[in-house]
Amino acid sequence: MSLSKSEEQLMQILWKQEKAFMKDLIEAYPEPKPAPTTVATLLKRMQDKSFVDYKQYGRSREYFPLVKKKDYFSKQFNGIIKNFFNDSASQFASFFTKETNLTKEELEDLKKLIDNEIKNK
Amino acid sequence: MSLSKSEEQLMQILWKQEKAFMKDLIEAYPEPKPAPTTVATLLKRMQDKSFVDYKQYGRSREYFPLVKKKDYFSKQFNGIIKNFFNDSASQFASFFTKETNLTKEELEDLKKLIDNEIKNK
DNA sequence: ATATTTATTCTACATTTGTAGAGAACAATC
DNA sequence: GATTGTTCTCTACAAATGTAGAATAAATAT
Repeated sequence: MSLSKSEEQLMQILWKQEKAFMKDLIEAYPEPKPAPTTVATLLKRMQDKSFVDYKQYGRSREYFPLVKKKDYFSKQFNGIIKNFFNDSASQFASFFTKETNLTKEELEDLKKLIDNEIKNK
Repeated sequence: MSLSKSEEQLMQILWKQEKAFMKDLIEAYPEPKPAPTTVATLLKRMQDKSFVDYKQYGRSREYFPLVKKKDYFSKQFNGIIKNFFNDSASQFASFFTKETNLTKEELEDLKKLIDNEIKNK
């Protein structure tokens, strides 16, 4: 089960805050902010999908993510790779280096990173 | 406007075939194949969204994509980068080299690619 | 020509998503 | 302690999505 667009947006906020009360969440939204009930509904659905949980603090709840951003991203990303690059990460990599506008410096950095990875193999 | 899950699946088939008649599309679906009406509905919606068009050949239609796979992918990809890596491609790149399981050879190849890119700057 | 298959349009309906009001239960404040 | 603001649950409803039957029209096979 995965998140819908607006659930994902909320999730991004929650990941950034790590944990947050309703009002923190609403505050973090860009204008025009959604109604609190809207956010509540989203949170409820996200609970049902096991993406968030909360700790009851007296009257209100502190929400927190159950899924790590990185893990969520990995899953998304792998799905995309599968569809668009025939499940070949290296095929993607080649696309990426060509199509993304990295500066010379960034490319150099990347090369170093890769070198490092190679050493670790 | 973007494609829904099942529209995207159909789009993938269409990209692969470049152009196709209804029956080719259905054939390309994995089991269990959808009803022709289902595919027709999807195609209709995708037309409305300007992702496909068709050429009338006698009685039936040859459908073809209006959007290049690469372009579509780029857009998707940039969206993801924006959300997950703070709009930084190089931040993504670093994640990618670490988290993806590329073999030593693939990494070497990638390095060469990058070298090439660097030269072109 | 008739029967069969195929493609298209129309209509339909359940599910999911986006969004929020009404009302209840508290919490904070004057 | 009455008023105001906050949060939650419940309910609702429109739009988007997933899926396909009925009816129709035309294409093909016998």
